[in-house]
Amino acid sequence: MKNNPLNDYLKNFKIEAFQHDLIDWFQKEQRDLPWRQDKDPYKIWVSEIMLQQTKVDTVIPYFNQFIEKFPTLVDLADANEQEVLKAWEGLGYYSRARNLQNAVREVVTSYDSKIPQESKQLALLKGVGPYTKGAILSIAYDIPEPAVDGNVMRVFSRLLMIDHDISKQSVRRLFEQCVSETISQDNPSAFNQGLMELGALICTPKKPSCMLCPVQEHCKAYHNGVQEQLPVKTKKKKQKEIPYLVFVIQDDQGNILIEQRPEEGLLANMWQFPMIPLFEVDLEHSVNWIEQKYGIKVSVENNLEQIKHVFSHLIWQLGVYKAGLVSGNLSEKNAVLVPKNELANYPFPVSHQKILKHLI
DNA sequence: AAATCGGGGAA
DNA sequence: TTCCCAGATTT
Repeated sequence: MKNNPLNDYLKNFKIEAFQHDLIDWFQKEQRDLPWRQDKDPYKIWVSEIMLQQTKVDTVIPYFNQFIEKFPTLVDLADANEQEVLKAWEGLGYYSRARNLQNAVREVVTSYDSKIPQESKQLALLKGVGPYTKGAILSIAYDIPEPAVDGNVMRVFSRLLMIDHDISKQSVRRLFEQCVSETISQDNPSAFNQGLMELGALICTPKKPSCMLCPVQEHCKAYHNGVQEQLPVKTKKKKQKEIPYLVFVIQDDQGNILIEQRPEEGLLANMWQFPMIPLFEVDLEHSVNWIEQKYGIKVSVENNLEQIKHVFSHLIWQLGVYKAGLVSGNLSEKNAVLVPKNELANYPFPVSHQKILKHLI
């Protein structure tokens, strides 16, 4: 305990006054958000998954529609995966949706449809990591557990002037200790949410509004004028570009060929128009490749558009071509010919929604 | 420890 | 352009 660096950081930090100032501010200034209407642990859970790496404003319409479609945990457990992915369409990180449904089904079968209050049991659920576990325990069940996200690390890095690199996984545990030592036992929900709300509204990454900050007097970085230099975070390297050929293949009745992606990896189980990396096949040989893979003969007609789609770790350059189905029977089991007006029933990633939109 | 896994909005 | 968002999982 003597060599614990946390004691140095927390020296002179007025814990009780800080708790009061933070919670008081949160209760006055908190935003009116859909998942704050009640304390249904299921809704808290859904919101926390959706909010991972995603802005509040982006999540709101998805959350409302999702809860309308799957009002209870059992409704979500009983749904089919395609339906869930369709509700998640456009939100990104689609494994979140599949993991959530997997976890919800686990709760139904193993925990009598009640979300566990035990930290160990919660952590076993798919998609529930250290942050989400703490968020559910504190917000839904009023249990004083840390819920450390990017906001909390930014806020505490400034409050206590901690200059560890927050992009490193191991550093999160230091901030969990900060929260564990300072969290309000009376109102852990307001404390944790207050930290995040403060990070979102006041203690922002750039140009923090220190003059409006309810805990300004507790902030070591502000007193030293270094709030803009914190937190320390290494920047990520730039994405690799991959060029693809994409084919919109239409038969003489207007049906269009789409396929489901593999159940693992990027955009797992989402649907797309057939595509191939340009370094595997060039445009001249693409007809052969299509016949090999799908068992159909096509004639490539014209270039429809060029799409640049940016992911967090790579960039797709899509050369989209229109093609006509000449003959043959579809042999690829993950592919299907769909009437144009039924395409909207399938979940597409945004990159292929752009193509879909261009079609209509 | 580093890479993978989406997409959008702010500056 | 660059950053980064109520992160988790895999390698």
